[in-house]
Amino acid sequence: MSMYSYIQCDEMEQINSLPAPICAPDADETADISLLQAKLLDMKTAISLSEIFKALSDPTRLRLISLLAENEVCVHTLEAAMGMTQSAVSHQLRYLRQLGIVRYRKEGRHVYYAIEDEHVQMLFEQGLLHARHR
Amino acid sequence: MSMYSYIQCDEMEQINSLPAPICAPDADETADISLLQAKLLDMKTAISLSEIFKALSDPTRLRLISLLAENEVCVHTLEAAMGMTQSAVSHQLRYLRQLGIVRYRKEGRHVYYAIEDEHVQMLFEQGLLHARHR
DNA sequence: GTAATATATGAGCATGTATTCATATATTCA
DNA sequence: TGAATATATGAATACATGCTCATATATTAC
Repeated sequence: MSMYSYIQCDEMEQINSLPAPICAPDADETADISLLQAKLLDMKTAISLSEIFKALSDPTRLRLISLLAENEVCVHTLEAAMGMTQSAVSHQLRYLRQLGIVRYRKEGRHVYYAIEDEHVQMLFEQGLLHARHR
Repeated sequence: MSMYSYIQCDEMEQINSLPAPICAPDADETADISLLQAKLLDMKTAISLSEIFKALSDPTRLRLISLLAENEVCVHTLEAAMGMTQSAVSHQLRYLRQLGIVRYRKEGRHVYYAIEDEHVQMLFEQGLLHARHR
């Protein structure tokens, strides 16, 4: 039961500032639609946000990110730890690189990768907490 | 420059509990790989986590979620607010429904949708803060 | 009952994506 | 210089995905 369940319907509206939209053909749907459109994410932001989540929507990339937390790791060690081909790992690292999620540092023949975007790492960690309690 | 940059390398290892992995063929790579594999997300968790983020990786679904925050909305009003076809909206609602991200309530001819998974909504909001500061 | 409205869903299609394979580049070592 | 090692990348392929179109179901109104 909601913490507001004892409150009258019109008081409820004040608290939430939006009434529960109704879509019966006789009701004033136009007003509801206007209120909703004020909340609606614009396309540009929606696409930009979707790209962040898309980066986190693949198991291989999530596993890479789990390895790159706190440490620089070179490509070869990533391959070995994940048991994947060099090419597959390298392609995914490029993906993460192009989004600015990881940085890399060349040292001789080796290239060391690490997390660059701390905010993406926070999303990863928060999502992980969630996934483990399902 | 790192806040720990004045610390010796072996002290550094104690602080981070993991040395920076090295992958020169002459070094003991096996030890590094074992340490990394302890951090590596297992496949099952990685897939489960990727499914949560995949739900948030599409602009249409993100826009639907932005509308369903705080309010129940019926399908027809969602269509009108988003300017999309009934079918497209309904397909995406099914997707979100099957993942338990939204709930629905039938009332006569109408079906009202709302966010079910508060944790996913938190990921959405945290991601949005990030997207707006890029 | 029939018509109208609200929603759901299967099939098809166009596009996107993750991997593999082959190959390119760059660095070190002998 | 040539061989070996480390990484990157283009092309191809198999699979996933988001939309449209047609149609099904369910409820209400007449």
